Amino acid sequence: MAVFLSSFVNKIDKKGRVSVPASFRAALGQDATGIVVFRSLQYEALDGCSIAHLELLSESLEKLDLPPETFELIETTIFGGSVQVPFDGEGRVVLPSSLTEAVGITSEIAFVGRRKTFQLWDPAKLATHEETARGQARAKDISLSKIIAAASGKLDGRL
Amino acid sequence: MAVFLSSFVNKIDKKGRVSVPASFRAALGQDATGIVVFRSLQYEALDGCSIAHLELLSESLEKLDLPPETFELIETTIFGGSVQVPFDGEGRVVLPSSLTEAVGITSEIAFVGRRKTFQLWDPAKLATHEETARGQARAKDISLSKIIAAASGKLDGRL
DNA sequence: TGGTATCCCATAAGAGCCCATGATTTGAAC
DNA sequence: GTTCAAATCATGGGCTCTTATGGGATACCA
Repeated sequence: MAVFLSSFVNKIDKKGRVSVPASFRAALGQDATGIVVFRSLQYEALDGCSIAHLELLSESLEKLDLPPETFELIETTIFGGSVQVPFDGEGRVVLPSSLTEAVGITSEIAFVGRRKTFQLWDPAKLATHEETARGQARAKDISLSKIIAAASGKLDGRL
Repeated sequence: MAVFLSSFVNKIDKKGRVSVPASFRAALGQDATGIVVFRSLQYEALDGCSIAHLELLSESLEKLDLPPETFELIETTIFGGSVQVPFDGEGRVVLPSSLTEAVGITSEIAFVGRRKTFQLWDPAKLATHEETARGQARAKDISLSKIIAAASGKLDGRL
């Protein structure tokens, strides 16, 4: 199972190619021929993962007893909207401009590891998003020490 | 479980390397290949911990019934913003300049042990922060003798 | 036929690895 | 308590390899 950690910012070149960070390619494994990318449902970003992970997700979802409308929404947004993009020989991909334009990616891409998946952002939008999230966390009085306390069973597991 | 105590100030060299204090590396254990670093939510500093601790935290939080927005804020700020940095052969790390610049770290780093985690500060900002904290502790009438009393069950565990 | 995808190659920067040295700490001997 | 040697730690530098970046040629497709 691929685990994506840390964040990287890489350039998009004149041919529309961008290097997938070496540690992400390592996480994907030597057999990986590419990645899967689709619009994020929550953010102005793309979500990415390994091909195998999307297939596993698909199988898992079929076993759930989801309402048909919910299943149909997932089918349309994630599976219908996903694009499989192959690596070139140097570990680069060319992302469809329909996806990158939709989320404001122009000349650089921020790869944000989210363990099982990763996100792709325009770096400026990511910075704004992170500052907003930090402000919201502070407003909710979330701190690292409280997170650790909650994880340890203190605070009745609440935050 | 790593326990980080004391504070140290080390230099950043021309190649951007800084020695992780030997006692912190000892706390991390011989198997440790690096550390994890992310922006502090509360302070103009970075938070750091062992890779294992962050993974444990992640697993623990998934088991809690946190409100989805709270979970997502934590996911974005701490997990999404964390960077795994490896040790070199001499116990040094190279911190991403995106993190060090965000908190004003330039030529020296103060490592501040916080038992399960540690903080990374620009030394001048740390000095200011500590003075502020001392003033606040005095205003709350906190003293070492009262801390010891509270820890011993006196004062009904209150401070 | 033009545009683009694919494949191949080259290069610079920096990450990673290895080694050395001076400063500081620690412990033993007196 | 002092001195000295050994061990440890922080600091510095050099070399090699990997990675990200850039470009050209060819094949394919609309």
